[in-house]
Amino acid sequence: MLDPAYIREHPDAVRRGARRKGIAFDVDRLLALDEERRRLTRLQEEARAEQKALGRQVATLAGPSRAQVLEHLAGLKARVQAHTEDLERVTTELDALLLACPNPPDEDAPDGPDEGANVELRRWGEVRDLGFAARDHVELMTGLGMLEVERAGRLAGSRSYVLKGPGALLEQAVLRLAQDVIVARGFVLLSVPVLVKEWTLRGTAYFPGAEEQTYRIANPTSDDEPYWLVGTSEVSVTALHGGEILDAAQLPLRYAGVSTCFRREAGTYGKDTRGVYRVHQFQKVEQVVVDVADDARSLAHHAAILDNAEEVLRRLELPYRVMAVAAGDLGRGARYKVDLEAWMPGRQAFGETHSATRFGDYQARRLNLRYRDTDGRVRFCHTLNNTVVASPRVLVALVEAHQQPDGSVRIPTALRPYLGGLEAIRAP
RNA sequence: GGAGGGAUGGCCGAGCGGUCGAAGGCACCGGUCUUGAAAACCGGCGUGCCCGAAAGGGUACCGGGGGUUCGAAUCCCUCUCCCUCCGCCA
Repeated sequence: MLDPAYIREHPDAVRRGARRKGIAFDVDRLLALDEERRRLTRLQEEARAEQKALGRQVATLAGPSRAQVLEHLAGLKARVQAHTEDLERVTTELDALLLACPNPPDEDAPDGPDEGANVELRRWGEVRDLGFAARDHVELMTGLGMLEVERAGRLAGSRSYVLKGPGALLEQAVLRLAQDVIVARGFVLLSVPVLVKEWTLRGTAYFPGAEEQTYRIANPTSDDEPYWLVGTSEVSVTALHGGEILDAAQLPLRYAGVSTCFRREAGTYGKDTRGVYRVHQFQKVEQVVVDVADDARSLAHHAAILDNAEEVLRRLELPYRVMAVAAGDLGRGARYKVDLEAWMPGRQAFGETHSATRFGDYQARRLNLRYRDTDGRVRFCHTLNNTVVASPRVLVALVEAHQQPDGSVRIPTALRPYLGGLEAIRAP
């Protein structure tokens, strides 16, 4: 959400931001409603002030004068009621527009309508020819007894999987490595709820918009308040301090959430259907930073959380490229986003494994997440987040990049301590 | 699953349906006193929105939503959360 006062004062910046993101948005309608809201507020509050003053007199009056005042008050009550109803109607539409209003992208974000316009910033590692026909992760992992896809389908349908034996152990090893990296860098690990209330999803800017991508769980005692399964622990972690006024001295908060993530992947039929690249349920370690509203500090945090993620890929010895995400692919909330894409020989392509996002105060406003600044003023925080590691997608890159001619998979050195020193996974 | 109790400002804790944004205490900030500190004393000390250049004024908020009333922190309904006891269970 943007500051209504900011939209009022910089309507052109908001219009231009929406245009760059390719999101149709009616700024004029929002401004008109904002104007109307203020007009009605004034009328309603004036009537209330009179009502309050007269109401206080009622107690001291008796007889005809009391009856007269009561009669006048009845008229006032009707006026207040009418204004309140008008105000409610206007506020409902205005709030919906405010929630939908896109955060203008940073000037640094490349122009372009979709991911095809993403700009490569740099690369790490060498994408080298394996020297033999690359197998993809399904073939490799199935052959090594790491993965069951067909039986998993009987259990849970499409886009499900069973990690098995060395596959399951490898996943745990990767998750643990990622947690150790992020904790060593000063982040506090949080094991968080995956079943959450709706405000957390609105607050993190997933709703309205991503309802169809999210699993909804009926609440047996209240149909009005369903629960939802998070698609990322970013939701639970960022919303953790929602509604609070933090002390500037305790910022920045550096958190890493660990959780299972759930995504319906509606509308992706036929896309990435093979293997475990795109699935309904996966494990992820996610980093979140909450700090004061200072652009320079946000930029520094963004660089830091990006490096944290790169450190994980480097330790896994996975070549990757760093992509600045185009304005049209940022979504409504992000100001700036950088994706990391690891090389996946089975696809002969880079595949997205991380996504580092800077929101400014867009999420914080929705979450009512604030802090008291050193000057005593209350301000909205800035928030950022990035993946630390997500499995099983990272396993796709891992087994494909480290496959050997005989179908075995070499374990990168950094991962061996988590696997009892295992150097390679070989066919049983 | 059954029975009961509770939710008030950063914390604790009062609050006959009107003069309650809300007593009191703690914490915090400023001042007096002191060589300095402590103690004592004096003062300040919530958030949003509206009007205003500002000073300031208005309005809303006592877990959320709805209702009764001229008027609700106080009465009624409902939801959420917390606690106690019984039952069941990882």
